[in-house]
Amino acid sequence: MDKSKFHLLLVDDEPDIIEFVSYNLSREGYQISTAKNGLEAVEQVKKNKPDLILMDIMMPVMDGMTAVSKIKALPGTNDIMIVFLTARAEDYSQEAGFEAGADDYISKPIKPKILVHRINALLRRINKTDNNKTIECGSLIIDPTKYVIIYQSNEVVLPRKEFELLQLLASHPNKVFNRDEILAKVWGKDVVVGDRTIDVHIRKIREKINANIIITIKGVGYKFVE
Amino acid sequence: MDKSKFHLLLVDDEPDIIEFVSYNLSREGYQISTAKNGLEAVEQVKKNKPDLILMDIMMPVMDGMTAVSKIKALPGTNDIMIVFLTARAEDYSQEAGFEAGADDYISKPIKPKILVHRINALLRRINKTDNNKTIECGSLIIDPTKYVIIYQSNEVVLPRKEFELLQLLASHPNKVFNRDEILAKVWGKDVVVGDRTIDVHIRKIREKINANIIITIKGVGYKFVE
DNA sequence: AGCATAGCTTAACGATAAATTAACACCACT
DNA sequence: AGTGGTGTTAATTTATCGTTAAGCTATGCT
Repeated sequence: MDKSKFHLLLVDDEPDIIEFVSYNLSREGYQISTAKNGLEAVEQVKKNKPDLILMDIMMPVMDGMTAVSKIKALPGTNDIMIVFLTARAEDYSQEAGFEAGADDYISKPIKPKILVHRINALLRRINKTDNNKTIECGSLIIDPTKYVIIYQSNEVVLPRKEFELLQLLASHPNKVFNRDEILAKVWGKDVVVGDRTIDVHIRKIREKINANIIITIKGVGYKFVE
Repeated sequence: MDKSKFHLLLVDDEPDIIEFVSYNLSREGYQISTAKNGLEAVEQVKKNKPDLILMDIMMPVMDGMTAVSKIKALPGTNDIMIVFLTARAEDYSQEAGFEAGADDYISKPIKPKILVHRINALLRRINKTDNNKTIECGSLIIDPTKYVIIYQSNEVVLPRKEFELLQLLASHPNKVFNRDEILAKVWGKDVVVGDRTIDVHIRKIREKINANIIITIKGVGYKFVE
């Protein structure tokens, strides 16, 4: 695993912690950027999407929980892993953290070995697919930076879920994606929505792009054809 | 998928959890048995091997991790799937769970939908044989990921059963498959359909691929020739 | 030749998956 | 609070697929 490919965002208001964690993780080869409160973190994510965020909970200006929900509300942030840092004495329950979408939870005082071990373990699970590059396929262009698609040179704006669904299908033209795959990739493995939800989104895409760009294979799934 | 042929063992010391999980899974059609600690679980497995075990971690008498290692030490238990249940507040390390041979990990409080979805997904993995490889045979190409057949460089779309049937026959060219084999592999062991059904599907394939790619051996079965 | 057997063909029916529609819930932004 | 966009669900309709039944055809056997 090439650790230098991974970009971590570290958010804490105490400079000591920042330095300590930063030192230990950059020594592993990870790319680190930092923010000193939730608001800064959100801004950073908007500019540059990290693979994993280490987020303190108690912070001035904007706390970690709030920041995470704001970040998760941004498009294309489904696959960012969240690790909360917290002092043992703090009142926040771990529960609330997991509800907010945490993938792990590290208690202060932080032990370097445990830190590194956990982060490594989490990142090992990511299979990094670059959903930030524009897909160009026939007369369709998908531009993730602007969240806009261009079909036969007219621009169509799609809402988040529709965009990500189309992006997934178009990432492998002609490949059939079954419903489970789609749910896992677009909605995330813990989010369970009804099966019909997918249909509805497919329908909306078809409606907006007036062409049978997505074909359905009954009993199997959907696939994108150019 | 016939869920009634899957046997799940549910292990937890809290009767409420047992009842809740049991209700939700048996409603799906699964066969459920229960145990209220690790020791009981091991005894149950010795008597009757389940397909999947839902195991709480914190339990009196014998905890989940220990129980799982004891179970895995028994002969013929390698293919039992293990799902750990854990309270979020527990200072768990998911890692330890996965090392102990866990296939998945569900945190309490358990949401019915997530529970059912995960279990379904895991069990679907069990009877998934390797029918994902592209078969190329003479002028015929079967591509399961794209779900298309290409015969003499023109594409043919087949519905699911026809596709699977052709895939089976083409997986071993020149081998004669008798009707029982075909029924077992394409329809499943305990699905009973009439004999004529196979004929009809064979006919439809022949119709769509205009060539005598499948030849019938009267009184024996069918075989694929290139 | 006549009959039996196994498979072929066709059409019709029922089951099942997906399409569609409408309603609702939820945010973000006024 | 009100509004519009987004995402989800539930209910209904539609279309396709799978299955069955019935009659037909070819082949083999006495």
